[in-house]
Amino acid sequence: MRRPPVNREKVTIAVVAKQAGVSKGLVSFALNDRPGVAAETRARILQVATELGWKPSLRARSLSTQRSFALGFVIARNPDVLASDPFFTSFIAGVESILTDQGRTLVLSVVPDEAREVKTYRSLVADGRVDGVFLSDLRHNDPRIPLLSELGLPAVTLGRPDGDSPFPAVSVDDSPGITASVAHLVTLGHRRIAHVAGNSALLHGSRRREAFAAALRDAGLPEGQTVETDFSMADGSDATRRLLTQDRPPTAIVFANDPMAIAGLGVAHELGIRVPEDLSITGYDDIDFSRYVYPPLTTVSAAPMVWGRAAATTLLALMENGTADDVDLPAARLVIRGSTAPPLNPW
Amino acid sequence: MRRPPVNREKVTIAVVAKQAGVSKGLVSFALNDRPGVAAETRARILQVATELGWKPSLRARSLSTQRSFALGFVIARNPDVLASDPFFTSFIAGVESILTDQGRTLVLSVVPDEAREVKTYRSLVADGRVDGVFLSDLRHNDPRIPLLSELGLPAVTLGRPDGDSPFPAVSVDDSPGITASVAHLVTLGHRRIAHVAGNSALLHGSRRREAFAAALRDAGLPEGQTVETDFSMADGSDATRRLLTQDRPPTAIVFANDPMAIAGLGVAHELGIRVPEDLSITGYDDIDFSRYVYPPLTTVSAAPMVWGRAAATTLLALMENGTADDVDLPAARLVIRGSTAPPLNPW
DNA sequence: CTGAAAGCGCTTACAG
DNA sequence: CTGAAAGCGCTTACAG
Repeated sequence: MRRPPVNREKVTIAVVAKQAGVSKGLVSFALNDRPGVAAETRARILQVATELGWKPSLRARSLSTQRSFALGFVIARNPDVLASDPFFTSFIAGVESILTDQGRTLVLSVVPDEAREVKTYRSLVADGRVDGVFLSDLRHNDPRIPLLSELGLPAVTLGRPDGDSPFPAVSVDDSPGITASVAHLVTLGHRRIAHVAGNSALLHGSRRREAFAAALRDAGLPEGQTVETDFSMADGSDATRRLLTQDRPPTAIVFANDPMAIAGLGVAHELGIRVPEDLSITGYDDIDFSRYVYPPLTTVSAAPMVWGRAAATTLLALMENGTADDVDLPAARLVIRGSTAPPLNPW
Repeated sequence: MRRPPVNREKVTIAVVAKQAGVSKGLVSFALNDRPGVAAETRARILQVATELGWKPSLRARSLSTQRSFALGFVIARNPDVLASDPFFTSFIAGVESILTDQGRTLVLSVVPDEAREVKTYRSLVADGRVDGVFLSDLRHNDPRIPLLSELGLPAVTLGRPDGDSPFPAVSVDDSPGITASVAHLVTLGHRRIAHVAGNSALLHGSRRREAFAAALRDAGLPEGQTVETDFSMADGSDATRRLLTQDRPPTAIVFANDPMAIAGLGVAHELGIRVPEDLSITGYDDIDFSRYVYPPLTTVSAAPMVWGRAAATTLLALMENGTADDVDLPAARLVIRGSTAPPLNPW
């Protein structure tokens, strides 16, 4: 039961042109909405094109326009940290929801270190794989910014870089969430509040740390103990253990992300320290796990899907118009759940 | 301090050919290791190419060879379930570790439902975006298999499908891990063991469920209570609550994945049921969280990175040779941690 | 407003 | 073993 051998000919722009009685160039103009095609001619061409079921070849367009109609996302993280951080998955889901309708695709690269990262950007450009990229996990004086700028690859940064940047930034301010967390703890009566910070080489790591320090100052409290980590659960666990096994442990800990807060919760349980009675804990990101651990985590909710959409929209606009404004997304907000309460021994 | 205006000319195959004193065709042959080029000529051509820093244009190759040098991965999952499942991220990291050195990239699509899924595969093919795809989350009589087969797109399935399939399968048997979990619980003295199963529309969901039932039978135990879920933490939480608030609750629960087990752990804590004293819990996947919750989770470890590598290797081999053998990866193994213990009230 | 032609940068029969 | 030419399927100045 094979199909009848009707029109085995592949339908290209040439057959559309012939069928419509015009030149290939005109078909191209009509397709791309370029001026200089009589409305009537245009309509006829498009009509013929749909009848024939013609879809312009992406590959041919790519070659002649020197574009790939794809966007890139290079993630340089140790796979463990990456896997336990649902942020990226949600962010990507947001990006995809925009790209799909634009006929664009996402090229994803996961690389183990910075050397690979540079190589990846270079070959993405050399091969013309992408027309623009998302820059996440911004670092201090991020070397990727001059790199991409030199390579001429449009980009959008997730958050505002600390140095000069020719690229639009789509940001969610890190401070308000941390500030609100500290304020919440202070209101509950906590005075000895510690911070399990993220990697300070990363902008959001150090910004959360600074916001923490500033919030304590504003509350008139002495400097809080701060332990730096690489954002991993392993480090978060170690840091918590160190904090809790000292002579005068903190009554509350502000964690720089949820996975570490959850690891910290585990350590507290293990040490027989009750949360929230003996110890209050706050996280950051509001990942799904936070709601389901016990006690459910008080944390900061940043809406990564929305972020992904905004970043994609901005990057597309940048590529379309050559310029795009910075976008400031609503600040992340504190979600109060069961892991925070007044301290039993307020001093 | 601008560069001297040496050779602003873009180096293409034509300039390499001219420089080497041969035709473009010959350069192409030399580059692609095709027979019919004198060894000496070949060497000279390659020499000139490196001197000039020539890199063949991927776009041009794509157009003439009708290939994209990219692989695709379409994930159809509700974003919540996806985000809390580190499996994919690790799997992808494994895939990338293979692709990078092959000059291939990964095109990732995250789609919300099956309708979008089909559209995505079709447009990936129509646009020639990918040369092959990974098929995960296999379903019963998976419609994607005939679809891809009809579209002529090479694929590798993660796990063995239940129907006919023209594609190689790269599998990790689901049964041994579940069997080992049940055996472990039975050895500890448990008799009332329940199962929080995954989505039975998914092959791994129903296979784990069947393995669970079979393991109970083998142990000479009566049928265990089984609650079906969609693999989400929300469902896992509900299911656990239902199981634990009955008259004669189980003394152990085997969860179909780790996020649900962790949600179940939270519910037990909340209900004042001690784990592992009053209730033993096992998970599946050994995600990073499992090690850091309290008590740490007894679970089944499946090495998703390794799986990703094997799947990528197999898909590349399939595309290279037109055929590739099935691969059976080592069975996932049980990792015993603190969430399982003998029941306090063995009956 | 429209056509014919060259160009994007490779690969691949086809001759020799 | 090698060369010249056509082809992949579009886009884009350039003429008219």
